[in-house]
Amino acid sequence: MSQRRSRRAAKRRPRAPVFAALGDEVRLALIAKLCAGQPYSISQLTEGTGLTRQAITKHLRVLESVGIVHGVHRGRESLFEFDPKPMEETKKYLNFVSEQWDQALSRLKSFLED
Amino acid sequence: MSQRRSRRAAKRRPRAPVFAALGDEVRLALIAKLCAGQPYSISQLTEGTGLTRQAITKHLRVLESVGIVHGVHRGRESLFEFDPKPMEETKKYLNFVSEQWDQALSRLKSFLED
DNA sequence: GGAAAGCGCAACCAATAGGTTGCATTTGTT
DNA sequence: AACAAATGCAACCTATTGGTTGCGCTTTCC
Repeated sequence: MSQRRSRRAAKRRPRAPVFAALGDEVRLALIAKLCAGQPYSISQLTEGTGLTRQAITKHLRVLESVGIVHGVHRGRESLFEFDPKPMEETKKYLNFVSEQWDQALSRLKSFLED
Repeated sequence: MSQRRSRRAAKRRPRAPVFAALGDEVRLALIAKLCAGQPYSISQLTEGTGLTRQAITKHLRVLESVGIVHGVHRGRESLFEFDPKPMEETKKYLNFVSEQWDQALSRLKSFLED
């Protein structure tokens, strides 16, 4: 069986980094703003947060490093916009885990019924 | 305006901790084992990983602290088993973000079409 | 041309995370 | 009773994270 590379399940590409990138309230707030569609500059994204521009910059780099966001330079400012693919992959992974669990439950159920 | 609690009362319960708990390959491996249905003891979960029992214990505590897993003591060993609710909540959150993004796209599309 | 807006880079700092070792405790086995 | 297995607890260490400040460079606006 060509188990060699993801029939449909486990691509062994690491998924933890995306989760880690999502594991911070500041970054979740950035995502919440950006996933509404409109691109924002770093300064704009800094407004409201009690944080420094550089702090926000670091968070954006983290998100960018896993592809959730990407920045494009326009003039003197760099605009960041949302990128949905990594989070779609993440949903697939969570669905996979749920599926495993559900199958385990139904195996248990049919075992008990016999 | 009465912005006290935002319109849909979007549960402002923090979601970052669950993501943070998922943001580690060791813990994802633990989840992968446990979501297959069978409970495992700490020693069993330690086998194979190159790590110490205490390291695994710490990871289990992290997962337990966000409700992804819970341990029950039986005799001299403590068995851990998977708990699906937090990850279901997480899926819902990701779906919400995706939805936001899709709506943004369709607004853009219908704007361009006019 | 000069001021100011917007960033990038680097150094630095405190707190947390991930991991280890050592030892005491409880439980099972013979 | 004696021994081994399975944990729990605590101290400790190092690397990473999240944040800051300071400075210099480019782009925009009067």
